[in-house]
Amino acid sequence: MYDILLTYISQRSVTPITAEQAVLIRDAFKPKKLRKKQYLLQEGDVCKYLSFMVKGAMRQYSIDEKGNEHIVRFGIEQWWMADRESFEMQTPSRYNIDAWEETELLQISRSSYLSLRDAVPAVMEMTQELDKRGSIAAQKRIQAVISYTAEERYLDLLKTHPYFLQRFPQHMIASYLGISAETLSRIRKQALSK
Amino acid sequence: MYDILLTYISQRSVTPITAEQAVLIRDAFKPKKLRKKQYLLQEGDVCKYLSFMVKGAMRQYSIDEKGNEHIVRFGIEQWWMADRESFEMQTPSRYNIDAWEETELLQISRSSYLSLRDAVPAVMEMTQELDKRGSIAAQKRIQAVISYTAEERYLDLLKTHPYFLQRFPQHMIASYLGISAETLSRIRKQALSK
DNA sequence: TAATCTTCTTGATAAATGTCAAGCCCTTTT
DNA sequence: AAAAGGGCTTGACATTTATCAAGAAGATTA
Repeated sequence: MYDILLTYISQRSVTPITAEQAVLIRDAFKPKKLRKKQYLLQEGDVCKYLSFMVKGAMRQYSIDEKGNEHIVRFGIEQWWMADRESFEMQTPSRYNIDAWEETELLQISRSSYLSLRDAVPAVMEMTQELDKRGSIAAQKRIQAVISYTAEERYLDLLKTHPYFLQRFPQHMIASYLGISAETLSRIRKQALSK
Repeated sequence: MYDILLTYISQRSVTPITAEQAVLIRDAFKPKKLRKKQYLLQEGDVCKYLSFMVKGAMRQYSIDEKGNEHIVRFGIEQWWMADRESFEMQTPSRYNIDAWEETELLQISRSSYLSLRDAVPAVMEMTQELDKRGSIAAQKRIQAVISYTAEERYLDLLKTHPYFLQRFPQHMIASYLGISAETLSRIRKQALSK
């Protein structure tokens, strides 16, 4: 299962990974399995690990005063899961992260991560690439939310991340889009007749 | 005016800047002034420069089919302006960036930026720090848009970036919040009476 | 100074979306 | 097999927000 991670890193960096570095990487990451509905992180906890998803499906969400869940992010195979802010600053998280499907992870602690980044240039490069992509993607999503109607946002998600729609229930997709489950149901019905 | 930039970089990095490196930085950035309403970037253009704001106020926005502006980001002194995606990938931008106040910038081209980053560790560190903060901030804003009402988002902006409200007209603030100018006007009226 | 433009506000109305409640279907649990 | 729960849909209704139109106050331009 480490092969997936190694491949992932080398595909996202310029500097090749040496055999010695590969060992360092293997040693730094520990495997972890999560059952359905099991938490990776709960609100109030400090996010101690950065987790690479080998298999499964997860979601990151907050809960408001009324008890409603608001999904901020989905994750599936080959995505990283963590509350970035909590992980970087070591502050309590305002989010929950849990497994929607049986999930297999490779986890690294913050301190190991910092040393690994210094020891392996490819890891550093990958990280930067991820941050860059992350902020670009977030920017796009912000633009979508302030500019588009619920229907347009749904159609866009259908185009850009169709696998989300197949793996997560509709009420979660609705939450991710920032609309109610009923509204999404009606939008889908309407979109069919077009 | 370069002092502001040098101070900015050293405050956001660990490695100190040597005298030689300071010269490299000065040489890499060229000053540029923009009048009110002047474009830094227009939709369809490739974003050629990364611009550090020494003075002034700018906005980044898209325009939809109906001709409505949607403000994605504001910038004032000591902020960086650029369409990250267009700058990184050298693809045509979907955004406009223009000056709302008289603005003074320090600009660096992509190629100079890449070499400077390699030559000056502090610049590299600053960049990473910015990306990290950028994606954390964007994440928060996404959460706000999907979880909060228009009024809550306004009050949050009032708390976190009060200077925006003083320097940009309300209809732009409304656009940034993803609501109409009329709605913002009504929200403000209501908030006063509380 | 007069004319024009921009910003902000307000009212009336329309459209979008949320909320609540009920029911159906399917899966899981007992 | 029965019971329970989750997911999805639908209807009725409430709330939020957008849209259109008009006007006042101030700034900018001719």
